[in-house]
Parts: sequence; structure tokens; C-alpha cells
Amino acid sequence: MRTRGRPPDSRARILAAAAAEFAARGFDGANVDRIARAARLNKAMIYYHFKNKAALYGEIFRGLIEAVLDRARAIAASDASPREQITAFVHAIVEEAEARPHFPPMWLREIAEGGRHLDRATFNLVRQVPETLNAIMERGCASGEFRRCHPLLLHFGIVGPLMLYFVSQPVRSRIASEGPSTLFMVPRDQLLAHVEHATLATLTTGPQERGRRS
Amino acid sequence: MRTRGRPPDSRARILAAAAAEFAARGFDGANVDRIARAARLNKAMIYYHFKNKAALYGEIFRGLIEAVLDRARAIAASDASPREQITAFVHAIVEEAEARPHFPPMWLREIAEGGRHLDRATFNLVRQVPETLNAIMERGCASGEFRRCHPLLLHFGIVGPLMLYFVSQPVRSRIASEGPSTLFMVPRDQLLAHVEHATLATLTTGPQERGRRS
DNA sequence: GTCTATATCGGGATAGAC
DNA sequence: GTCTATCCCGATATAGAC
Repeated sequence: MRTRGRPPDSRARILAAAAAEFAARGFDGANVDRIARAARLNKAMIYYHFKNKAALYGEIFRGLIEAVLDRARAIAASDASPREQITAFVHAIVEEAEARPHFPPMWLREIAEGGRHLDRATFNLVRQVPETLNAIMERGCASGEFRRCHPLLLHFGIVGPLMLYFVSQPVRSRIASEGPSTLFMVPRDQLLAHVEHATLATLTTGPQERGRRS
Repeated sequence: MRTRGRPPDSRARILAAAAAEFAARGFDGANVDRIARAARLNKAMIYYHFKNKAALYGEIFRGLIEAVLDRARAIAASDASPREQITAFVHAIVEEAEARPHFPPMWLREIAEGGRHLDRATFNLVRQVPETLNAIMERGCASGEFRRCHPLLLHFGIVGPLMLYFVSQPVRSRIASEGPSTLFMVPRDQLLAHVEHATLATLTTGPQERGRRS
């Protein structure tokens, strides 16, 4: 059964293995041989499906950022209130990170690399995420619910802690295995609650530095 | 003058060049030849001063984290109020990042790498930074100024946006050079004001999720 | 589509003169 | 302390059989 025309999944296996490898080691640290072994294939198969290592990386990164951007746009286009949209945005990032564990490490590293491995098209997708978040904030400001803040800082204030949380998983379990410090264990729900609260508190508390008050 | 016993600064030049290289390319992407050239030295000189690439990296990282930890501890030991100590902590991170531009990229990458390049001693220094911040928060909670939140999330909420800001510099100027979007230009003082405000707002606004009120 | 070689080369590390 | 020359391995990429 399901034999005729069954598409070989070698390409998908390569993508999955490569995503894990790039996430764990970065572009330069990633090893094509290891990817092949993890995909239970030979290295030559990788070059059958992809032009080179960079093309493989590019395809994975593009898929990742498209998924995130789709979520963000859907939220911005919804009829939820600005507050709810902010909350939904935080949840969406967390859900995407859980669905694609390579997302946080790859995104973080790529920013640190100056976007060196991204073509113009992908680069534009990356910048559209904070722009979408900005549109949400703008609506909240127009309705008087939010105070205005710098959109990129708003974005970094959400994404920064979230990415660090996911990316620090190996470090944190290494710490946990060495001693009984409870400081480095963070329940997932507490993460969500914290970032939600921090973001909304930032957006609804009057700024000291400019002297407006609600 | 100052000839006798003048120490050759080749070692210092190597450290400076290597810091820039590791920051820009990461451990695996860093090239010892490029480091030597940037230090106006031959590659062999690097191996005269350092056992290998990893040892060179380790020394730079250790220096960086020691500087940050020193600042954090000095603040925690000061007699300033918890609020002031939080503000001082934010400022200290920013000042350290400006004094040592390799700090944000190297720190961020190292977390993403799972601390793979760190020996036990350095690893312990890294974890003591959030622990020090926790001590500050504890005092604020004891005096009733702060609501308690997860110390690691507090730390990520400060350091995440700050590191992203510095690390995204190349990406942001690339965006700025391509079009007139003002969204990606962030004045340094606005960064400081934002993170300060966001952190204090988080620490002084009652949590929705647990229903405690001050 | 999948494999086994193998070409090729960049880059970490060392030898040894000065 | 500083250099030139070189070793040599690992890693990307390709050729070509099946």
C-alpha cells in the first residue's frame, strides 16, 4: 500500500537534519557529513538536492522566517484588540519556537552575523516582522491604550528574552545537572506570563523620561 | 625614553584583533590568519603566545565576563536603593558593551552554542551574573518595592534587548542604507530609557497571573 | 535517486632559522 | 620574540557507477 509514486522523503530528511545541525553549530560549524549521517543518507545526496551548503541553509532560514511572518501578519490582520494582539504575538513566537526548535538559535546567530547568509528577499522578510509589530502598536496608540515607544525596542523586548530562553536550554540544563540551584529552571508558562506582563506594563505605564501620565 | 624593558605589545594586539574576529565570525568562522594580519603579525606569533585557537578565545571570553561580573557585584554591594541598583545594572551592561564591542556578539553566540567553548571556571562566572541580579531583586522584594518575578527572566528581559540592540548594528545599518525607513534607527539614550522603564515597570506593576496586589 | 570514491583546498598548527 | 616555510587533516564539493 501507498507504494505507487511514493515520493522519496530524502529531501525532507536532509532539511530536518540540517536544521538541527545549523541550530546547534551555526553555519560555519555545521558539518555536511554529520547532516548526511543524521539524515541516514550519503553526503552526495545533499548536493543532489541542494546547490551547496549555503543554499541549504538559505532554504531552511527562509522557511522559518516565512512561518513567523505569516503568524505575525495573521494576528495584525485579526479583529482582536491591540492588547490581545500583543499577547497573541508573544504566544505565536513561543509556539513557533516550540514547533521549530531551530528557529531561535538560527535567528539569533544570523542577527549576530549581520545577516551575512541572507539574500535580499529573505532579509526583507526578516525586517517585516518588527514592522508588523509596529502596526499593532500604532493601532494601540491611536486608540489611547498604549503609550508610544520605539517599535524596534518593543520588538527586542519581546523577542530578546524569548530567544534567550529557548537558546539557553542547553546551558541551563548543564547548570541544573551540576548542582541543585533552582534559579535556572524556568517553567514555560511562567515565561509566557512574564514576557506578556513585561510588554504590556511597558506599553501601558507612563514613561518617566518624558513626563506624560495616564 | 621608555626603551629599557619595554614590553612588546604583540600579545595585546593579538587579543584585540582576535576579539574583533571572534565577535564578527564566531569561533568556527574565525580565521587565525586574519587575526594575525589584523594584528600586523605572523600567524606563528599567535601560537607563541597562546596554546591554540580555543585558548585564545577562552582568555578573551573570560576577560569579558569578569569585567561584567565585577561591575554587577560592585553595584549589588553599593548602598544605592534597589531601584537605583537596577538602573545602574542596565547602565553598566550598556557601558561594558560600548567599551568592549565584542562583548554582545561573543556572549550571545556562546549562549547559543550551549557554552561549548567555556571551561568550568568561566562557565561559573557566567552564571553568577544573573545570580547577582537576583540578589538585587531580592532586596527590593524584601523592602516591598518590587514584586517578585523569576530572576532569570528578569535577567533575560534586560540583557536580551540590550544584546540584540548592539548585535543588530550591522543589520540595521544595512537596512538604513537601502531605504529611508526610520524604524531601524535607535538612539542610544532611547535604548537606555526604554530598558530601564520596561524593567522597572515589570518589577513594580502587579502581576495579573497570580493575583497578588500590593 | 542513491551510492562509493576522490579531487581540492582552506586553515589550524608546528619546525626551525634568526 | 619574530619570522618563513611547511605539514597535514578535515571539510566542501564532484565524478561517475549502479
